[in-house]
Amino acid sequence: MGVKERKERERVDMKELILKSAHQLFIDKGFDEVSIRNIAEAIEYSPATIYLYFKDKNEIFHALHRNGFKLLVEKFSVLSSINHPFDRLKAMGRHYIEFAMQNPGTYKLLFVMEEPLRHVESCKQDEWDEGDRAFDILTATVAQCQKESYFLGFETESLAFVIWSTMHGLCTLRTSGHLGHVSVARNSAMNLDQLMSHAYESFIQVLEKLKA
Amino acid sequence: MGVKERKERERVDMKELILKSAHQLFIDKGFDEVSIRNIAEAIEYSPATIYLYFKDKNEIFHALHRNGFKLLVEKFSVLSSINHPFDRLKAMGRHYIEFAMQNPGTYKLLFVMEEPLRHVESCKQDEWDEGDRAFDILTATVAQCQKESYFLGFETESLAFVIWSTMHGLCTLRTSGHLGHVSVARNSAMNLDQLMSHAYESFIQVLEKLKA
DNA sequence: TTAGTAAAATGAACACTGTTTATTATTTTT
DNA sequence: AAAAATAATAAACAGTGTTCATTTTACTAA
Repeated sequence: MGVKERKERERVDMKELILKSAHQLFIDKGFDEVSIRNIAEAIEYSPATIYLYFKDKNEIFHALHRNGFKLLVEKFSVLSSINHPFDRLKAMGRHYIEFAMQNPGTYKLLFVMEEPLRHVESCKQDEWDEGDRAFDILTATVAQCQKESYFLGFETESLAFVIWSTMHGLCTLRTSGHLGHVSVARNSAMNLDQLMSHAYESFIQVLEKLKA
Repeated sequence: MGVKERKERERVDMKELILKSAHQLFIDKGFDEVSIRNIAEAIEYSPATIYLYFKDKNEIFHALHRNGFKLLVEKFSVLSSINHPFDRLKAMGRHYIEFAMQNPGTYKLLFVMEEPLRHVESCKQDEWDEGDRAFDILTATVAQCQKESYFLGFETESLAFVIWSTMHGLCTLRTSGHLGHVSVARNSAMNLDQLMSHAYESFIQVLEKLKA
C-alpha cells in the first residue's frame, strides 16, 4: 500500500513546482509584480490550487527566503578552506557582492524586505540558525583577524556590523539603481560595475591599513 | 478679478492637504499600506478627487520624494559652518543617521525605493540637482580631508561611495529590522540604538586611523 | 466491475487596490 | 435668473490576495 507514500511524493513535487515557478517569476518581474494568479497560470493550475499547498503568499516567500539563505551559507562555507583569516574576510566580501549581483531579487528577499523577517520571529530557534550563521561566520573571522594583529583596539561585534553594513550598502545602492543617479557615476569614465570593484578595493585598502 | 488667483491658491492648498495627509499616513502605516482611498478618507473627499490634483499615485510619491531631499540637503547645508573637513565629515555621518532614524519612511522613499528614481530619470536636469548635491557635498568633503592628510592614496570618489555605503548600510539594516535578528543584537547587553552608536564610532575610529 | 468515499482541483465570490468616465453639484460669468 | 465653467463624485473596470461551495478525479471496498 505505497499509495500514501506516492501521494506524499506528489505533494512535495507540487510544492517544488510552485516554488520553482514563483522563483522564476520573481527573477523575471520582481517581487511586487508577481501574483498568485501569475504563478497559477505558469504551472497551469487554478489560483485556488496554490492554497492547497501553501497557506498564503507569504509562506511562498518564506520558503524562497530559506532557500536563499541556504545558498548564501553554502557559498560562505566553502571559504573555510582559506586559512588566513584576513584572506578569508576578503573572499567573503567578494562572494557576498557576487551573490547580490547574481541574485539581486533573492538578495532583496534576504536583506531588504521586512515581511520574511516577521515570519522568522514567529518560529524563533526552530530551524532558524541559518540566518545568524552568516553573521556569526563574519564575526568569528573578524575575531581571528584580530588575533593576527588586524583591527586591534576595535570592538569585534561593532566592526563586524560595520563591515556587513558597508557590503550591504554597496550592494543595495547598486542594485536599487541609486548608485547610477549620483554624479560620479554619470560623469566618470567608469561604468557601474567598475565603480563597484573600485569601491570594494578601496574598502579592502582601508581594512589593510588597520593592521598593527 | 482676483477669482483666478484665489482658485490657484485653493488648488495649491488642496495639493498640500493631500500631501500632508499622505505623508502622515505613510509615517503611520508604511508606504505599501497606504491607498488612495485612505488618503481620500483622511481628507474627507472622494478618491476620484485626488486625481484632479495628482496624475497618479506615483506623482504623490515624487512630491514627497522632493520634499524629503530638500529636508536632507537643508540638514546638510548647516554643516558648512564646520571648518575642519574631517569634523564636518563626522557631523555629516551623524546627521545622516539621525535623519534616517527620525524619518525612516522618508529615508526609505529617498534611498531604498526604486520607483521615485525612475521619475527622476524622466525629468533629468530639470529640477534635479538636489539629489546629487548631497553626494557631491560628501565627495567634496572627502577631497578636502585629503588635503589635510587624511585618506592619502585613496581614490576620492570610491572612498566617498564606500563611506556613503557604510552609512546607508547601517541605516537600512537598522530600520528594516535585520540588525535585530543577528545574534550579536540578541545576546549582547546593548540595545539596538547603542549598537548603532558603537558601530558608528567604530567606523569613525577606522577613518581616523587613515590619517598620515 | 461497480458503488461509495476520500482527496484534489476549481469557479465564483468577497474585499481590497489604482484608475477612468459619465453624471451630478457647485461656483462663476453673462 | 440663465448659461457656462469648474469641482466633486458615484460607479465601473481590471487587477490583487484569499475563501468556500461545488465539481472532478482517484482510491477503496463489496
